[in-house]
Amino acid sequence: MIKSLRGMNDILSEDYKRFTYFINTASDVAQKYGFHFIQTPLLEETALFKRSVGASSDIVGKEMYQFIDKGENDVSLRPEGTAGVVRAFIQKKLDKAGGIHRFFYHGSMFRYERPQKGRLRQFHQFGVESFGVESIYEDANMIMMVCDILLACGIGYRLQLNSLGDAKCMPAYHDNLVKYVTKFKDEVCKDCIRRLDTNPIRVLDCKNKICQRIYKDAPKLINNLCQSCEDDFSKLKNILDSNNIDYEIDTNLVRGLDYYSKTAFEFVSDNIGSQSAIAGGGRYDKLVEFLDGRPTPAVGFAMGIERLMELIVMPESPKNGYYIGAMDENAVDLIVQLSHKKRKTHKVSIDYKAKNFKNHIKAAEKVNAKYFIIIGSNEIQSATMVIRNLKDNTEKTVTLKEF
RNA sequence: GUGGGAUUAGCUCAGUUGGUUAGAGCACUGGUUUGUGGUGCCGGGGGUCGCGGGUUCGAAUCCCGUAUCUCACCCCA
Repeated sequence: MIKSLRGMNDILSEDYKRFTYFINTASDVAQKYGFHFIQTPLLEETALFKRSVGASSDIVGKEMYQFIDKGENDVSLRPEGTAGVVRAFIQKKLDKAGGIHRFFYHGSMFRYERPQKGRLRQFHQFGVESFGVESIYEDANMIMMVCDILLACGIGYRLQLNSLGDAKCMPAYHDNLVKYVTKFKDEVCKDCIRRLDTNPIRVLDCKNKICQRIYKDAPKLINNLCQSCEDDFSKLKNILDSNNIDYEIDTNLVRGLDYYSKTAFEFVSDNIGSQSAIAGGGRYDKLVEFLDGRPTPAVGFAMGIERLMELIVMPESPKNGYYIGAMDENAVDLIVQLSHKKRKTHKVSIDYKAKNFKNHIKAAEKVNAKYFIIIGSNEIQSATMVIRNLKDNTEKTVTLKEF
């Protein structure tokens, strides 16, 4: 038997219902915030991801589905959504057009990782990107949007917040931290030594107990912000406070992608295992110019749909449509005709086999039909039928022609 | 990429120290007076015990390999 590739799942039945329910709910919220749908290709030049996500990140370093196509182009399946949207933004010259551009997207992402619960090789994200707004209010707007989406889906969460600083304060802090950790390089773990090269800030949330003791006294980024970052961060907290949004400051919160600066946030759930981040995002003011666009402030987030799936509280699906059953064989042709006519406007379930009343009722309950009709010799003779409303148990008689 | 645990019917799981024809619940399907309400009752189909080797008179059971899932690490949505 040929099976799907490792970490690549089929989505059907109940899962598909939840999946589309989430996309519809999130899209609806995004539109209320004034965002517009954008679709970008699944395949892009590898260079796009190397330059945006950052060559140092694991995603680009070892997790991309990368290959040379028949035209000798170095291409990769997208591992995340922001890079493609920024590329499209620049390619359509919206950076030069000026003004504010707000987009949302959803679709498949690909990372060649070891699968586990909440971590797949092909997975789906819903994301939002806002271009041209420097104001910290837009950062708050992003967070409020995630809250609204999660609320609409009945999902509980904790919000973690940090500031990563900008080009003014981040490099200096970066150096300080490296110097501090280097002093203890004989005591910290192997992973942390490696992180010093790749992403030093990551050492701060190392799970190793010895490392944690050392880092307790390490310099904190949040205490080393420049004035404008500091101002924005406290303003952001004020905005969230006044909108009744709870958050925790997590000075160890680091985004894995190189393009983030200033605001970083992550929504986590305690109910889905170790892959607990259900949404993450932040500001990336430098990315547009890194990708050869005109400098444009930007902020965005992405949500991992598979991680949200089991948390979504679905509304009860109401009884819907008709069930038409045949009591004897020679009524089958008639119910096929009736269903063909009615399906122009309604959902209709039928069975091609004649059954007794009880079995038809069972079948009607199973497909969650609202109306129930039985056709047998009586109906054919009288050219009328009884439509029973299974919800409120009322009946009415109509002629076959009227139906 | 590293280390642990798991894999038996469509699903959730039993299966004793290796020993007849591998079970249950749910689901599916048929019947239960072919005309008014689901829960009842009686049947039925469905398994190369993940896959491939090995040990043994005999393997779902023990050993090795492999695939997938899962947990932790790593990383991230």
